[in-house]
Amino acid sequence: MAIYSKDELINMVKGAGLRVTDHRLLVLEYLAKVKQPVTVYELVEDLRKKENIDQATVYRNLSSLHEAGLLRRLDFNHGHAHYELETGHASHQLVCNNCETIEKIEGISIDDTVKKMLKKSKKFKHTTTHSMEIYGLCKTCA
Amino acid sequence: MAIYSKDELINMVKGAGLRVTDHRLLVLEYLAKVKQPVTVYELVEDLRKKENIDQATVYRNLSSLHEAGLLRRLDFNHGHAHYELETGHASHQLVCNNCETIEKIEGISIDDTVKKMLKKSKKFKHTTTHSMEIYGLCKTCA
DNA sequence: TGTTTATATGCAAATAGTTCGCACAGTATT
DNA sequence: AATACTGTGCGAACTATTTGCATATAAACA
Repeated sequence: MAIYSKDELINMVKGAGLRVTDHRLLVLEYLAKVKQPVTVYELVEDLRKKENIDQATVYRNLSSLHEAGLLRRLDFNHGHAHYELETGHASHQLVCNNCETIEKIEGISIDDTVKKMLKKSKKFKHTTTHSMEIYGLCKTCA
Repeated sequence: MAIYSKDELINMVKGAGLRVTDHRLLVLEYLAKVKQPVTVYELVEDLRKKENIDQATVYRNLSSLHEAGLLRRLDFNHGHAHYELETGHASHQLVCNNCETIEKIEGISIDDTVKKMLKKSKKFKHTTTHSMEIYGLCKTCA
């Protein structure tokens, strides 16, 4: 079900030079299962149903994993960050300007567009990974 | 220099059903001049050099103008919002994952990509305007 | 033009998301 | 098993943003 097995996740953490702790794995496993960008709030609430884990710990793990390149951090102008597993593929989503609806769209490549942008850029030479957020109004709000 | 004249801005405010106030125009004029996404902090600091305007007023005007569709609100994962004038054209920028560098890239169209995304979407039928943020590391941080 | 009504503003206080300091616990290294 | 360094919980701090309330101003109307 999840994109990665527990062993794979452990190796990813080790490979990133981070310690393997229960809490860190909980966060990673959760994100490997949901496959969607989730808010820190959702993450904390859900993890707390089963395990005893502090908010600060979740935040710190999200930061360390993000810095290590294992997570992607997304912001949809909703006032709180979203995180998802860094898969190597770009992440593209439609975001509602009115409510908090987001929809992740798979199977779209904008590599050519990114190349064009880099060609025009003065401050950037390459991009690591990329994500694209397209804003509009969802069917309910339209 | 600015994209719109003062009169044009006034008409835009009226057309949006909002009252024309000095403070509201100050905010709009500022954004019409800079042509780049700016933080609320920069806006407040700069406006205060010449006029007496409260932070809360700036926030409230940014909100009302954004709701009216005259402004675009952008977030680059830096913990504070950026605003720019809504031009009708899409806004695309490269964003550094490490520092606060952003670079607006002009002359790129992703209309076809957006169409493709909408075709795959279940929750969205159309998008109003769109913006794209591509994350990477700027030359300095790379 | 003067009056009325709804919206804007300033100020201070509240809120929300996130970060930090510190003491303690757990992981990895030798 | 001993050591050193990193992670964790708790509470407090911080930063961006929002809100309540009294006053001021803009637009609508007489």
